[in-house]
Amino acid sequence: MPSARKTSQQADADVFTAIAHPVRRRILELLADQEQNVMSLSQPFAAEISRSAISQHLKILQDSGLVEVRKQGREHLYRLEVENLNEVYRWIQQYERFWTLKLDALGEYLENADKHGV
Amino acid sequence: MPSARKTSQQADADVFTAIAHPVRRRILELLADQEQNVMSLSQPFAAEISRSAISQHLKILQDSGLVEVRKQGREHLYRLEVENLNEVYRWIQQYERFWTLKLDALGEYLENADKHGV
DNA sequence: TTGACCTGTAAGCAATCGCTAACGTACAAT
DNA sequence: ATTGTACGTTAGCGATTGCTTACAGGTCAA
Repeated sequence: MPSARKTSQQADADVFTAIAHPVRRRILELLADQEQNVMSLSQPFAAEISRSAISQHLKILQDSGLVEVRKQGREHLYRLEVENLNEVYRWIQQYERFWTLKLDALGEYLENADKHGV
Repeated sequence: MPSARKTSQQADADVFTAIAHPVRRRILELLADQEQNVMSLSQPFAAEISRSAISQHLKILQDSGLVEVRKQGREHLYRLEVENLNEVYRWIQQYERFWTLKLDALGEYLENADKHGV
């Protein structure tokens, strides 16, 4: 297997818990665009929470395996490691059939609405 | 629209928080099979947590809109209302491209491994 | 009615969370 | 060497979580 290497740190924290906090979700979104250091990541939240808090959130994300660090000089560059989101993805996919049912119902409704002119 | 009715209760609690707890996720899974009352839902956890705790978890799921109740005699029947999982689904789908990239890389790897006979 | 059943809820408690402030460390710049 | 920068970590705090125990309301059976 390609990435059988555990990249030195195993995901020992719950991913569902990691993404439960809106700030942590926002951090992941920021990292989706590009690798970033802590200062850069803290800036969007500067008005609300401190850099230290962001650092602590990053620790949680790191423990859950959703993020990895690379040290470059005095800055720590964080990048998204989305593989562990797979657990959430698979869990939620198990309810996909409910959506398709809903969508079928919606489709039927729209078709009828069209027929009867609404 | 078909379900413009807010079904009497709006989702005022965070869905991400609601699914963060493993017990609550398990409850949703149990409800995916069929509508169930509290006793029946509590039974799988009986060895670990009380019925009261389950009741409190159900309250949270209800507030997040993931579950709805129907009272039948002295029992309250809970059923899955999966529509609000859509928020999570859409959020996580925004990272789907990362998976496809990973899978492409895996496919390439396997192809090469095949060619070179591993 | 009385009693058993099904459930929600409140009180209370230990544990955890999320934050700030303060500190220490490592690197960079001068 | 000294100063400034980037970051992690700790202590401490109030708030929240997750649970149990206890109680109260509503329903069914006798």
